[in-house]
Amino acid sequence: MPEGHSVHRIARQFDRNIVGRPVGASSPQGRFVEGASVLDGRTATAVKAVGKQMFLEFDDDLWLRVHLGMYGAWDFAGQIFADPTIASANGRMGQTNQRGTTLPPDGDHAEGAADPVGVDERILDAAGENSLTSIGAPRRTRVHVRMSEQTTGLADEGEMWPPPIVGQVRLRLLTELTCADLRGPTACELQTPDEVAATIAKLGPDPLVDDVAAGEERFTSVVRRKPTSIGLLLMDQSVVGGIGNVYRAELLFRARQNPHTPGREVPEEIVREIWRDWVRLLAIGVETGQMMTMDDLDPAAYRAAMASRDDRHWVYHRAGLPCRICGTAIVVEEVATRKLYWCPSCQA
DNA sequence: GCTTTATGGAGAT
DNA sequence: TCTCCCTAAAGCC
Repeated sequence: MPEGHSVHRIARQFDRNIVGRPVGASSPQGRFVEGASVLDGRTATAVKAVGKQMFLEFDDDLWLRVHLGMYGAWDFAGQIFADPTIASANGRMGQTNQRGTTLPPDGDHAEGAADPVGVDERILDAAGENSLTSIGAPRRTRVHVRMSEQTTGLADEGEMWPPPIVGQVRLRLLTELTCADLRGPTACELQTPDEVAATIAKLGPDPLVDDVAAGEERFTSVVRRKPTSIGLLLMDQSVVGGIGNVYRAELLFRARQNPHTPGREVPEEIVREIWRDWVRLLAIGVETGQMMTMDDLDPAAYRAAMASRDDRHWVYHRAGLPCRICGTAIVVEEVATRKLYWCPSCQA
């Protein structure tokens, strides 16, 4: 379930590995056969991420719009040219676990020490150990999909090309060196430039797309006008792009705001502070590939929190656990079919 | 083995 | 506010 940071990271992967190359397109699952046949053989010319959506441009003003929804994911395999501006080379982007194997070049096997936290986007080697490629300069990393049962014995470590289809692959994009498999998207469709523009026009500001100061004004003026609760507004993609359920909960805790306060009753300075905090958290998320929301915690407490894979936030997914600040039990409630976590004391 | 859950959103009512 | 769609991993017998 990717929030905005993942989508920007995925776009970077496309930029480095797919854009500028002719691609073979197919829909092994069969649900995007027509679209894939239109794309097949064309060259990807540009990629753009806005909020939680990604747009991949092909020859002749043809665009592919992908929204991963709650459990969509891209799997990369083959020769992956890592983004030098982001930490760790990834295979699987989008969901929590990684189904790939990374063979770092020249035996340069950087260990998890490169990343103090344990990871959202984790690379598991064949033995099940965690390994991360190092942060830094562009490099080629070979990634391949773990052999499924049906292919075991047919191929050894990474010899199979193209990689075997595993699971429900809506769309496979294949260049000479790289394979990108799309599973479970909530949206995967072709668009004209006008349609792309219309889709983007409906989205609220994204700090990585729009001017940050202008975004702050837009966000603030909308929030300050609405009777809708701030908790709902932060999840509304027409108000601000890219925030999902995790960042929503964490941003509100960090601002010590009650999620139920109507937007127009949240003090303007607090609204601005929430936007600026989103700008900061998004940048960290894109850089690290993790939803790091406790960057302001002291180092010892931070390390302790990060040691647990499933308990590394202030309030998200911590129902019943003591608030890290005041000890009050974190509550969870169902709001608009999504779970809302907050501290009734700190965010009174 | 079966059930539950998930970082989302569209469309009907 | 409800229902539905998308898929795989985690949780629970």
